Amino acid sequence: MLDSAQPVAPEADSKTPRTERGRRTLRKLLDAAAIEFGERGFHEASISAITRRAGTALGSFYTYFDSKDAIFRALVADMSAQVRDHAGPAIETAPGALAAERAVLTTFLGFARQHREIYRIINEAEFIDPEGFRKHYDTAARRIADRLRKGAHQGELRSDVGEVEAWALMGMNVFLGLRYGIWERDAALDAVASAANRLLAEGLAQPAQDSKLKPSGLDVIKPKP
Amino acid sequence: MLDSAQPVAPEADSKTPRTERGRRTLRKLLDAAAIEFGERGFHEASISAITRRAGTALGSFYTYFDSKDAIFRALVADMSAQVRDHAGPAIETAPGALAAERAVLTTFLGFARQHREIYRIINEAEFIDPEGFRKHYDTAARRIADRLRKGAHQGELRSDVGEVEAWALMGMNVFLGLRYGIWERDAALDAVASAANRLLAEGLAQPAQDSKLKPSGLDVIKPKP
DNA sequence: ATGAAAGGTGAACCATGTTTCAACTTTGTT
DNA sequence: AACAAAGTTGAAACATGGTTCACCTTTCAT
Repeated sequence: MLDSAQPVAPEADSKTPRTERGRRTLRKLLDAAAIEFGERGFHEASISAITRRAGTALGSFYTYFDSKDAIFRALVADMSAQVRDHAGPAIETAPGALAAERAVLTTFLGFARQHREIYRIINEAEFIDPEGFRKHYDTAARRIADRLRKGAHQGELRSDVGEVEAWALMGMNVFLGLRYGIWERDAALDAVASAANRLLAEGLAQPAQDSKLKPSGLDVIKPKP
Repeated sequence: MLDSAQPVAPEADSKTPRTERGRRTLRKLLDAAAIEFGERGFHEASISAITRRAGTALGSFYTYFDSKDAIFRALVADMSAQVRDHAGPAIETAPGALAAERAVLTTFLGFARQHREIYRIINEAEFIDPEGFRKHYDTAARRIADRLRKGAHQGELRSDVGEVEAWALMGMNVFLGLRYGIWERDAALDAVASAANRLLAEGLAQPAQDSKLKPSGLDVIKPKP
């Protein structure tokens, strides 16, 4: 279930609840929708199932949302904000740029395990709410790029980091989240985060080592005994 | 439009066409479906729109597919195979592991530009055809991991590359494809591939450089003049 | 040339689930 | 206490589009 935060985008309109009871019902609908959409996907999900989960009548739904699409859009904004906010604290306390990215990945993997819905909802937003989908990734990438540039400024990272690196890093995180957060829920997150962070720091190349002289022995081809 | 390859999974069953005419109609349906699903998404797409595009009657659809789901599944397998096959040649001719990954990314970006449908179809497969979705990414990751391990064996890459690195790399490619293949179709692919490949090779860290002695001048904080 | 199998056709059937609505209850303000 | 505004209710109207089916046309082996 979602942490019971304030519903996103509280600008006054005819659908915005005016009373406490109204706000509670709206939150119940949003939470129920997150579960329903997460479990069945947008089209398999039905509004009556959402209201059933929320414990309200079918008709009440239309007090708060104009349509099935509308609640889905609201949900995308809601979840997107939650991911963003979740990473915040970890970043603050990290001692450097690479450490910060490690912290982001670790908390994100944890978050994915708690909220399996997030992947399906963001993913499906491509079809139901293209604006929201694009915005979600655009802003996430921008935040990453800003962090990277800051790290460059402080001399920890290469000075030419930019948008490409930010998108690459984001893709990496998203796919590791899918693989080790959603699919294999009991993998050791720290090992994953370490490997990913090392890739980020050093890349994958075998460090130059006067290659012909000391073959280092361990995993490289060894002559038969 | 899809290159007119043989439809995937030709195992004989009551739906497999027996004549040339039948095979042509099947291919027309598959191609039309790729466009229709790519443009409108699974649920907005309608079978009658597919048959209209294909230039056949509604009823003919059911000569070849049991349901809307079935053609979608067939399409996922079809597209998945196309991406795989597309990368092949580039890999062969590449002079090393890192060069191979660069080639894969470059061809993939090009492929994404040609076949914008691919993202939407694979993405939506999560809902319509979870098996196919998972299989697509699992096998793609396995192929990457194999390539990386081969590179390690030959001494070009670190000897501890494994599944995590493969998934990270895959995520990177997928997201760069989304950003620079689908969204911004006129970005310079070579610049993107170079940046990504450098990240892969060296990582993002500022190379150690006796830091206190020579601040290298360029982008690092400079004292006011 | 001919018949049986394969393929083609589209109107109609049908299931599903969104949306509307008019009557009813609760809340909050004076 | 009393009224208006806000919220609740669920049955029924309604739209959509997947699937079926009985009949027609083409293909191809003999």
